[in-house]
Amino acid sequence: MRIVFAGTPEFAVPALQAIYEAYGGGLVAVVTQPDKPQGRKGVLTPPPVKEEAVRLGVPVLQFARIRDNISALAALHADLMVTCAYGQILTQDVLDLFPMGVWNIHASLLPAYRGAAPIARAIIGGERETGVTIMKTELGLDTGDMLLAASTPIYDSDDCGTLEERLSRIGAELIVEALEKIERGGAVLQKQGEGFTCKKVARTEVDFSRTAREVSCLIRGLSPSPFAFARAGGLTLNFWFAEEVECDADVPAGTVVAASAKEGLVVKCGEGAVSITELQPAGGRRMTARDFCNGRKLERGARFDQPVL
RNA sequence: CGCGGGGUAGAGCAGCCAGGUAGCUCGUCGGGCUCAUAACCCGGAGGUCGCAAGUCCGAAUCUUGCCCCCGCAA
Repeated sequence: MRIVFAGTPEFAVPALQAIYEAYGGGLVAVVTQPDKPQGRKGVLTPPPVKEEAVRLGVPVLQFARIRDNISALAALHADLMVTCAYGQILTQDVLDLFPMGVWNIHASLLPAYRGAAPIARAIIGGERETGVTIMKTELGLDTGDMLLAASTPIYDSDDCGTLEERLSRIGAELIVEALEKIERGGAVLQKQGEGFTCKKVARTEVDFSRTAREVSCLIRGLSPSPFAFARAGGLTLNFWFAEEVECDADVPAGTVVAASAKEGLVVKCGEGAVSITELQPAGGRRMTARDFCNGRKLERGARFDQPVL
């Protein structure tokens, strides 16, 4: 079986490795997004999947638009393609190139959280469980028939980074299992029910008038990027992690009810409060609440600005 | 030339504008209090102030060059 793997970010790397391990030379090419300028310096940086493919010695193809490169793909004479956070919409022309189909690894329990940023969205949505689904790719966005799925709990100790890492490993195991079924010909597909599509996430200012859980989920869902942030005392803070805590203080939401090395940084919410355990001031490095409070940039009683909605 | 913040004990910061004894919170070490403690009290150690040159009687502080870190935006 000749396989093409299409993926781009870190999330897709374990799947690439797993397929390589299982099929070796059967993995005939890796398609990934072009190198892009990164950071302040604008340094041209290859996507993680490219780096791994190069390391494995698998040929890499980088198309500005995959739909404009049908002949290059056809020349691979592949039987099947696996996609995993590739980052480009496939056209029917592309799908038709693979007799054994195009299969997608999606980081949610479909039909929930179709589309972009399913991991972050699941956390922000307060879900207690999510997972990975292997589905047949069709033209609709993540609407294809499902082959396999596996779930995992979302813990209060999870942020988007930890959950993504766990899901990527689950996805890697699942795709190998799926490929075995497909190869054997015993693949039984299941139609998706009524679901919903989520949008990609953006840097978001925290509205502390929401409940402590909503605030905590927002912060964790947007960490380690693009972050939930808030402003107070002329500072802009990116929040890396927060947990819900009890709070009976009768103060307005957004008020700092504790800011000390021993108590941490606690902010009153519409209901309850959150303890910001890790954060990053603009211009500074990521630090613990303890370190931040030692610098005394915020005192108890300070107030976070209300986001302009 | 995209905009901006920063580099001062192990950590996080103040001091710089108006040059003149190195400060704060925490950690750490030692002692004390206590049934006990991450609590409290007392005491100590620990810093070429990013690097280099310049101005000056004197530079963390002013001038110039360089290195490094980071936020926003792309």
